[in-house]
Amino acid sequence: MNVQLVMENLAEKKKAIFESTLQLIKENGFHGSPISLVAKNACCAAGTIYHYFDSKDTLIMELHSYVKSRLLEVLTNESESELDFKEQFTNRWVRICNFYIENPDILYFIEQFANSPYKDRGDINEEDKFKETVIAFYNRAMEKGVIKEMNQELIRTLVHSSIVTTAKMVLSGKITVSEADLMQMAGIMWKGLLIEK
Amino acid sequence: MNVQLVMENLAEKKKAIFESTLQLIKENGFHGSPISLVAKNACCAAGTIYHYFDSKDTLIMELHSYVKSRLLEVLTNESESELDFKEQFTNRWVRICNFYIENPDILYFIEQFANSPYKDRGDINEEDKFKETVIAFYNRAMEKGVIKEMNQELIRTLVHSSIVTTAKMVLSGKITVSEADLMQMAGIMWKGLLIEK
Amino acid sequence: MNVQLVMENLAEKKKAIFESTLQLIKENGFHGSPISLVAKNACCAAGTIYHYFDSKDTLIMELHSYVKSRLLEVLTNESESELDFKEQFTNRWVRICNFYIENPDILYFIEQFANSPYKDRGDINEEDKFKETVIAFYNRAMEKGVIKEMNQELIRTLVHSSIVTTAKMVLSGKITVSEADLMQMAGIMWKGLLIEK
Amino acid sequence: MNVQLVMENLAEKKKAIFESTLQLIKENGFHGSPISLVAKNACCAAGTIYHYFDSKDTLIMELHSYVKSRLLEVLTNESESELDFKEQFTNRWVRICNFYIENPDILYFIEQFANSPYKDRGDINEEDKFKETVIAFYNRAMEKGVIKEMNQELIRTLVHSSIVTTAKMVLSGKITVSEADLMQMAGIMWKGLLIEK
DNA sequence: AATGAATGAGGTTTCATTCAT
DNA sequence: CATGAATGAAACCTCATTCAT
Repeated sequence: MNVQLVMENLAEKKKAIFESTLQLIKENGFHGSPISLVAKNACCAAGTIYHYFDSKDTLIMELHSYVKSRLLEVLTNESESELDFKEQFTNRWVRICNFYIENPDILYFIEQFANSPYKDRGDINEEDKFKETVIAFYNRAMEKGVIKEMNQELIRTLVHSSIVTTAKMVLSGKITVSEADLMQMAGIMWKGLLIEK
Repeated sequence: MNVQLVMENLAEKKKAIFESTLQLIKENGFHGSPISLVAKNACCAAGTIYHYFDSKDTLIMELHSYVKSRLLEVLTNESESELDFKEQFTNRWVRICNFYIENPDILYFIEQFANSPYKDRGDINEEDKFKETVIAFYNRAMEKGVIKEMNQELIRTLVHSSIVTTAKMVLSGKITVSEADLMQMAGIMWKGLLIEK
Repeated sequence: MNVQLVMENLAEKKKAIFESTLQLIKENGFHGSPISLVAKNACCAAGTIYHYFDSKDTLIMELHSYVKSRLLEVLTNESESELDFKEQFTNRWVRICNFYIENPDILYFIEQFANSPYKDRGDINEEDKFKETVIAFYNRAMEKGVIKEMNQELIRTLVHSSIVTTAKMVLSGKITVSEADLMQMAGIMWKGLLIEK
Repeated sequence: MNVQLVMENLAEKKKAIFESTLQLIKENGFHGSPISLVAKNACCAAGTIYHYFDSKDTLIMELHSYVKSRLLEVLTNESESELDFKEQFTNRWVRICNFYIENPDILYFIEQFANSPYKDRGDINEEDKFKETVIAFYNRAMEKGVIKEMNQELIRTLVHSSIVTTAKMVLSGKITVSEADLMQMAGIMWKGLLIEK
């Protein structure tokens, strides 16, 4: 077996553990997701998890990074770099929202993580490409005078809330939305950010 | 000691346990809030807590009801029943936001609770006066043709997100707001709900 | 309230506690009979029980004495002192058996007590009139050459087993017995004790 | 280590826990046998016990099955299948009695178990080979017209009582018995079951 | 690398007992 | 006398983690 394959298998195993964890956390929360269950759900032994992660905390933190990297993939789309701000914003809003709808495990993990003491335990210097990418977008839009001067964190959180709320509504079956509906919702959010003229 | 006083003392103890729990959950999350700590923090023995609550779960659920009832007090304000929709909305938005800013324990508890398996464990038939009051308001506004026809849950969640996000920003020190700023934010949210003419 | 009445009330309370304890022990065993439940079942406060008994152990030991004294009452019957051994034996056997059938709580308490560490905790010098009465009977019968010379303890236990077993069968509904059947069973036991000629 | 050995070690551990439990229950009753003591006595950690048993109740119930299976071994003796009823009965009575005398832990456990709420907690459909074997014997004897038609449960309990009582007497030192004495006692019991001619 | 039995600290909960009222 | 809130030791049980295989 060559190095490449080993690496892939390793990645496979890690991914299985990640998916197992996501699923359990969605269903039972951090509380109800002991390593023993994570292991069983990932078809491996508890000890195996400690080959890949130093501790349960490490597992959670790395899972968070993994989830963020997947979100970054969804966010990024080279082909659209030439679009105007509104179209980029709308496309991104819809893509992330659809991603959450298709990956509810990730949505609930992100939400639980953000409201847990884990969120403050991360390496303070750890870069967050997702966050940086979003901030860069708003910075450019502000510099160009397209959107209001507002606190970055505030905008990001409000916009993200709108995505999360929409995805949760869809997942709970309380509303059904077409692609056009999502575009429209994104449009409303964008309008809120625009400089009023 | 008469009955009234006994009742008050009883309430006092329960309240002390509630406050202790809120504080610990804010600091350490559900995880990091064992009964032993809750007890020490409330200046009582662990066993005492089981005098008032059947289990830790019950404590959390009753704490949630307690918090909701305090929020309801903040929401309700008889004197303003004659104001127009916008003023009522704005006043309520600001009052709740200020309440969260002054009671961060409650803010963080509400958020953690909403993103935990606890939220689905409540009595399905338990009434939620807070929710009902808010829904009644939007219903009236829709009937009068003041705001758009939208899914109730969606509006409520989005508006609540905006309050929570703002309060968190203030608490984290990332922004400082005057009363006027809050009024303005509430105004922006209201504008988003209006029927466009 | 005169002294007599006070004494009676005191006795009443103690008796209520005894009955409550018997009932709970029958249903849940020693395990499942905490003082709090005993109190509730006896319509008094937990603290009250400690006015009458030094400790839970004391309660159990005194309950045992109480039960033994009630058994003694059943055993003793002055009017029959002139009967022959067989008739006395048979009458007593049947009376005790009927008593157990009518007081299952007591039957199960006696049985559980006898198979618990409590049985060795009693005051070693405490007299047991019930036991003494039974032994006296067998002694007289042996002296008269009516029954075999056997270990007292052995006879007593075997005869008591036969009573308990019969009562349990009746209580479980596995058999139904007439008074005559009981007389017959007692007769069989007596035959086993007789000197074979 | 091969599978066979692993299985044996597993059995070893479970057996050690069983023996530890039996010993403690004999000395202190169910009450005085907390898991912590059972563990210490079995030279393992408390947690280990929960590796093998779901709960303390499960441990007790499985211990009961284990004890019953050991009794079944003692009861069963292929070589004697050709003996007549009386000899089979006598041999079995003596074997079980000797087993209790040599294994007082088991005797006291059986007795305490039978007089505890545990006895009603077992799986209702769980087979009890010991019981079945005994019943089969009495059935055959009844069919052949050797012993009286009596309630099965009644016979079984009375005979078992006689064994238990005898074993307890011996263990308490109140009587000493030779093998011949035991044979004689068994014979007396058998005589009681015979159809009188 | 993978396993899963074993550990034991620590969590939730129970309950005999006390004591101020 | 009676109460029942309060106590805290100790029970049961969980689970992150280790380690021999």
